[in-house]
Amino acid sequence: MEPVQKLFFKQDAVAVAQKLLGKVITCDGCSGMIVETEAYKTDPASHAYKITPRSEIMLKTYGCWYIYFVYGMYYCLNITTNGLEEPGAVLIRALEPMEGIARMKQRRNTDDITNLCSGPGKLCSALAIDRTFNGSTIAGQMKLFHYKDFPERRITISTRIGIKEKNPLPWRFFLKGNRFVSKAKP
DNA sequence: TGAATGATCACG
DNA sequence: GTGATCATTCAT
Repeated sequence: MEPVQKLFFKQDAVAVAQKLLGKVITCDGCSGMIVETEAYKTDPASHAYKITPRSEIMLKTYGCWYIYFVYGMYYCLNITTNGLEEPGAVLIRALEPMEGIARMKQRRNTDDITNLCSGPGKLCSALAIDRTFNGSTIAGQMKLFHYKDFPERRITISTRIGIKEKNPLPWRFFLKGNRFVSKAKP
């Protein structure tokens, strides 16, 4: 598998979100194919709507892992995009597990492989991703590779999950019919 | 439907 | 300092 180049992320977050489907993340001996993403730019629901110490990485970098702690118990994994052009990031919402499944099952305390990485908090737990990776590049310990390319007809576009926005943006992308995608609320 | 659980941020 | 909020998950 070919590593994804950092320059790939110097473009619009929405475009990156769609193109990330089918790429593979490797970390700590485990790997999985990205099957669900969401884009965040400078819209009101984005951390980059107002730049703070936490979100500054979205303004200053691209091609870097952005990991934050939510709800007192979970981590979310993002990759920064575009940098100074327009701050943005793509949230990785679900993976199709590939390697290291036994370890993921252990960390997630389940035998159901569709329950290992089918949510942003779940996949961080499965791959042992925490704040120590925040700010590192995609060429560091946690890496990103080209694997498959999916045509538009294999992709579903919907609004983002778990955030409240007045005018919901169609910035969520997932593989049509894939069983490892997170369960969307109705 | 609501509890768990703590970092982050706005306010002053 | 204090209080509200939170890009979630799980059990009830």
